[in-house]
Amino acid sequence: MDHRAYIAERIAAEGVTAEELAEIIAVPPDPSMGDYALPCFKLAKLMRKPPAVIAQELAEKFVPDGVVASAAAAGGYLNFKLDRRALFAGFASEFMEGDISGGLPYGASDEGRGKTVCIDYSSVNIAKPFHIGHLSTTVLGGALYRIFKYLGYRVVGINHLGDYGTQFGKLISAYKRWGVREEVEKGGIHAVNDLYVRFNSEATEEMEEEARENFRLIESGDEEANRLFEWFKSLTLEYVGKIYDRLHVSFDSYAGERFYIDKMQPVIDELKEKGLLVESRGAQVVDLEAYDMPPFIVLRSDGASLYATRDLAAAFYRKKTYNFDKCLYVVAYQQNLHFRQLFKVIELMGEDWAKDMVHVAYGMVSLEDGAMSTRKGKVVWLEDVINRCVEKAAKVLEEKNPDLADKEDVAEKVGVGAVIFGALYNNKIKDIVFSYDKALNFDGETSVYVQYTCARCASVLEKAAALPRGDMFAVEPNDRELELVKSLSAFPSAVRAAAKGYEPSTVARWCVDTAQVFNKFYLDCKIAQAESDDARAMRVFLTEATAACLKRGLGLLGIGVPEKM
RNA sequence: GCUUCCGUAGUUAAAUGGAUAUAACAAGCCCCUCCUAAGGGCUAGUUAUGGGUUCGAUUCCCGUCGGGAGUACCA
Repeated sequence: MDHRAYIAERIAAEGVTAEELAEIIAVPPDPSMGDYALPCFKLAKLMRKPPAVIAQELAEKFVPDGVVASAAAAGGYLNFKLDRRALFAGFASEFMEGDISGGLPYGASDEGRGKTVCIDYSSVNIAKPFHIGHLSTTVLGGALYRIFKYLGYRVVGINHLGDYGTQFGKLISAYKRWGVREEVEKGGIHAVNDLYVRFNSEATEEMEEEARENFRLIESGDEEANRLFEWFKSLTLEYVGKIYDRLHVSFDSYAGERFYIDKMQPVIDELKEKGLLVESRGAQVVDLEAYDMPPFIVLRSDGASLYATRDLAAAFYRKKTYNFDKCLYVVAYQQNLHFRQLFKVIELMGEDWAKDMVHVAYGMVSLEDGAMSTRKGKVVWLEDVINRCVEKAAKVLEEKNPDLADKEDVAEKVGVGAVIFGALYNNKIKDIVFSYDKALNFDGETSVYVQYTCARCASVLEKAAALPRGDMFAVEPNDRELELVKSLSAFPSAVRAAAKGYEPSTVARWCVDTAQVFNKFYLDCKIAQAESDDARAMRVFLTEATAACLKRGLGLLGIGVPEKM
C-alpha cells in the first residue's frame, strides 16, 4: 500500500487534491516525531492561514483509523503515526505478493514493458588491456542494464568497440618489426600492448608513414593486415571476456566503430540535403556557433571520417534497428562536449528522438601521484586490482573461517564485489583517486559489510528453521523491527530512483543502510531465540526478507552473495 | 579567455527546497559464557566565500576564490 496516498486521502484540506498532498508528504527526520509528515507551508498561501494554524486545524479534524493511528501538529508540520501492525502488514503483503505468490519479485516492476533502452558501455579498445579507468563505465553500464531489466524494459547492451584508427596501423608495423608469435601467444594482450608502447616511443617519421600505410592496407582488405588485426581482436575479446565474466556484465552487440564505416554515407548525404553541412577550413562541418559550441566535424579536410562521424551513424543505426525509447552512453564526462554536439546535430536534422539520447557522464579516475599514463607505465591494470582483492578476501577468510567449504568461490564473490562496489557506491560524477588502501578496505560502508550481513541472515535462518513459528501478525513490531520494515519498504523506490537518475549508487546506498538497520535489529532482538513463537515468526520473516532484498540489491549491481563467509 | 562540472568533519562521502546536516574510514575508549566481532556502542569533529530568491537554501540564481574537464580536423 502506498501510505502517502492513503494519508492524503484521509486529509480533507480545502482547495488541494489528494494527489497534490501526497506529493508533499515527507518523512520526519526522527521516527519519534512520526512516520510521515505533511509540511503545511505550501498550503499557507492557498488557504491564507499560517502553517501552524493549518496543521493544528487538520490535526483536530483528523479521525484515526486502523492504519493512521494519530495526527499531531508540530509547528508548521502535521506528523502522522501509523499503526505498527498496519505498517508491518502492508510491507509483508507486498513482499509476499511477489516473492511467495509468484508475482514479480519485490522491487521489480513492469513499468518498462514495451519500451527499449540501449546502453552503450565499457566499449573497449582492441589490443589494449583493461585498466581501472575502464572500471566505471563497465560496472555502471552493467548495473543500469540489470536495473532497467528489473523494471521490465527490453535492454540492449552495446560494446562500441574501439576497433578503427591509425593506431592499428602502428600495431601492425610494430608486430612486423619486433613481434614474435610465441611471445604474443604467451603474453597475450599485454605483449601486444608492449609492442604498441615500444612503437610509440621509438617512432620516426618514416615509421609513422609505414603505420599509415598499414592502416590503409587494413582498410583496403589486405589479407595479411586483416589477419593480424583479427588476431589482435580475438586476443582482446578473449581477454576482456574473462574480466566481463568476473564482473558479471554481458553485451547483446559488439558492433564497434568499424561496423559503421559503410553506414556513414547515407547520414552524410542527409546532412547535405538538409543544408547542415558546410565547408570550413577545408573540412565538412555542422556549424554550431548559434549554440555556443565549436563546429561538429563530419569529414576531415583530407576527406576521412572521424569518431564523431561514426557515432552519428551509430545513433541512426540504433534508432532504426532497436527503435529505442532511450539511448544511453555511459562515457566519462571528458566527452561532455562531444555528446552535446552529437545530440544537437541529431536534433537539427529534425529527429525528435534526439531528446531520448542521454550521456550518462561519470567522473575520472586518477592515481595518488596524478593521472594515469600508459606510456610512462603509470597504470593500474584491472585484473591486478581484482586479483589482489580476491587474494585479500581469501586471506581474511582463512583467518575467520578456515573450515568453510567453497572458499575460492566465496573469496571471488567478496573480492570482486569489493571492486564493483567501490566504483558504484558514490555518485557517478565524482572523480576517483584510486588507492589500494581504499580498494582493499573491507570495513564499514562496503559490499563486504552487506555480504556479511546476508551471511548472518542465512546463518540465523538455518538455526531457526527447525523451531516453531507462530502468527507473525499477532505481535506488534518494536522500534527495531519497525525500522527494518521501513528500510525494506524503501527498496522498490531505491531501484526506481536509480533508473530515473541513471545512478546505481542509490541502490548501493540502500543496501548499506538496510544492512546497518538489520545489524542493529540483530543485536537487539533475538531471532531464533525469540521470546515467543509469534515474535519468532515475524523476525524470521523480516530476516528472510532482508536477505532476499539485499541479495537482489547487490545482484542488480553485479555482486554475488555467498551463503556463508 | 570562453564553456562546463565539482568545493560538506583530519580523509572519503550522503542528504525529491523542509524540522537538530547523515554515515563510513582514520583516532581514543568499551562490548564475544549470548543467532558469525568482516559486527555493535560511546567520545570528538563539517556545508569555500559574498550577495539574491524563499516562510525555509548543502540544494535554486548571480558574483568571487580554489580544483577537474573541454575548447576544429585524436578517440
